[in-house]
Amino acid sequence: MPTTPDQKLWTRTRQAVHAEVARTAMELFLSRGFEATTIDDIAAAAGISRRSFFRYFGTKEDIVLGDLAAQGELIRKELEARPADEDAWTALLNALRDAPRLGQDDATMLKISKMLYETPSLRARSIEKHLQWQALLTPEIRRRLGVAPDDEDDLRADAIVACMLACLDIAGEAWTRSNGSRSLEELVLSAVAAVRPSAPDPRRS
Amino acid sequence: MPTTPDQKLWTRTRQAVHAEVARTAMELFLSRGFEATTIDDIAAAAGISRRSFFRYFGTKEDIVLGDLAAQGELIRKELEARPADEDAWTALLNALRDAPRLGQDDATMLKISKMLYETPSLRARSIEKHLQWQALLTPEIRRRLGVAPDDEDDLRADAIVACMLACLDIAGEAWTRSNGSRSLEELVLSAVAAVRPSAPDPRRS
DNA sequence: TGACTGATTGACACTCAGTGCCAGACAGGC
DNA sequence: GCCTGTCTGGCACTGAGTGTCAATCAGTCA
Repeated sequence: MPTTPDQKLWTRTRQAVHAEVARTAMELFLSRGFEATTIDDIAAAAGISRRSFFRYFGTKEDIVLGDLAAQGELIRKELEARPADEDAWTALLNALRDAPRLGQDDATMLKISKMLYETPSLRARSIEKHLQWQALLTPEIRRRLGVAPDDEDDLRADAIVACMLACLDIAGEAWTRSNGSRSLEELVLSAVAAVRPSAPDPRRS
Repeated sequence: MPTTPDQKLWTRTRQAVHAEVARTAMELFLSRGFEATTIDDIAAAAGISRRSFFRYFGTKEDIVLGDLAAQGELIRKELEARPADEDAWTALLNALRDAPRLGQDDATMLKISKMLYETPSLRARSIEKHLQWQALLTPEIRRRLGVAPDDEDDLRADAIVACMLACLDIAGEAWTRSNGSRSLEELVLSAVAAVRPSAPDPRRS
C-alpha cells in the first residue's frame, strides 16, 4: 500500500506527518493569512505538539518555501543534462522550462504567490532560496563557459546566473500581478530578451 | 553650536541619540558579532531603555542597513540627472558610480560587508533593500525607454534594473571575498559586460 | 511666572518564534 | 523479554517586537 515501497516505517510516517502538517498549515495560511497564523494554531490543527512542529520545520516560512530548495536541485540536474552546444542563456532557459514542477496547481500557486509578495518575511526567505539556486547553478555555467571553478576574478558565469534568476523573479512578480493570466514562460523570455547579449545563433528546441 | 542650524531641539537630540545608538551598536556588532549582540546589550551600552531603542530602530537589522534606504534615494536622484542621451545601462552605471556614498571608510565597510554576508537575517534584509532600490529606479528607466509607467506588459525596464542590481550584488560579494583588494567599480563593470547587450555606442564619460 | 500642549521616556506586561533539556513511548533487532 | 535508537510532548528559557501608561521635559502662550 505504501507509495514508496519498502522503507523503514519511521521514514514513511515521518514523511506522512510532514506532508500532513504542511497541508494543514497551508490551509490555515490561505484562509486567515500567513502572519495571522501562529505555530500554535498549526500544531493544534495538525494534532501535534508545538515542540514537534519544529522537528519537522525549522521555521514557519519553511512550510511555504521548503519545496524551493528541492526545486533548485531539480533545475541543476536539468541544466547539467542540457546539450553542450547550447550557450549559457539558452541552457538556463531550457532547464528552467523543463525542470519538473513541485507544488500545487496553478490556482493554488497563484494564491501562494500573492501571499509571498505580500508577506515581507516570506519574500525575504524566498530570495534567500534564490541565492541558493544561484550558488547551485553557477558552477555548471562556469563549466560551460570554460571558467575554472575557483577563479575568483571571472564573474561572467555569476553575472549570467544572477541576471537569469532576477529575470525569473520579475517575471514571476508580473505573472502574479496579472493573476496568472499571462504565460510565465513568455514573461521570462521577454524579460531575458531585454538584457541578453544579442543571442549567438539560439537553438529553437 | 548646532551643526544643523535652527531646528527644534527635539529633532536635534533625536538625531544625536539615533547616531549615538547606531555607533554604539556597530561597535558591539563588530567586536562580538551581530547575532551574539542582543538589543538589551545595545540599550544598556547606549544608556537608554530597551523600549526606547525600538523607538529609534524598528529592528536590529535596521541599525546596519538603515542607510541603504537613503542611499537608494540618492542613486535615484543621480539617475534622474544623467543626460538623456545615455542609454539605460550607461545611465545606471554612472548613477551608481557617482552617487554620494553614505557610511564609513573602506576598512569598516569591509568588516560590515563580511558581517552582512555571514549573517542570514542581515543578508535577507539587505536584499529587501535592493528590491526597494529596484522599485525606485525602474520608473526612471521606463521613462528613458519610453515605456508607460503603468504598462504591465513591458518588462524591459524592470529586467534591466533588476540585472544591474544583481550585478552590483555579485560584484559586492566578490569585492568582499577579495578583502577589498579589487576595485568595486571594475568588478561591477566586468559583471555587467557579461550580460549587457552589445553596447549601442556607449559614451565614455 | 505659571499653565497648557505635545513629544519622549522608562517600566511593565504581553505575544510569538525558536531552542535546550528531559523523561516517556515505541518500533526493530537480538 | 531486553537493549537501542528515534520520536514525542512538556517545560522552561531567550530574544525580538508591541501595547499601554504614567512621568518627564521642551516650547508656547498668557
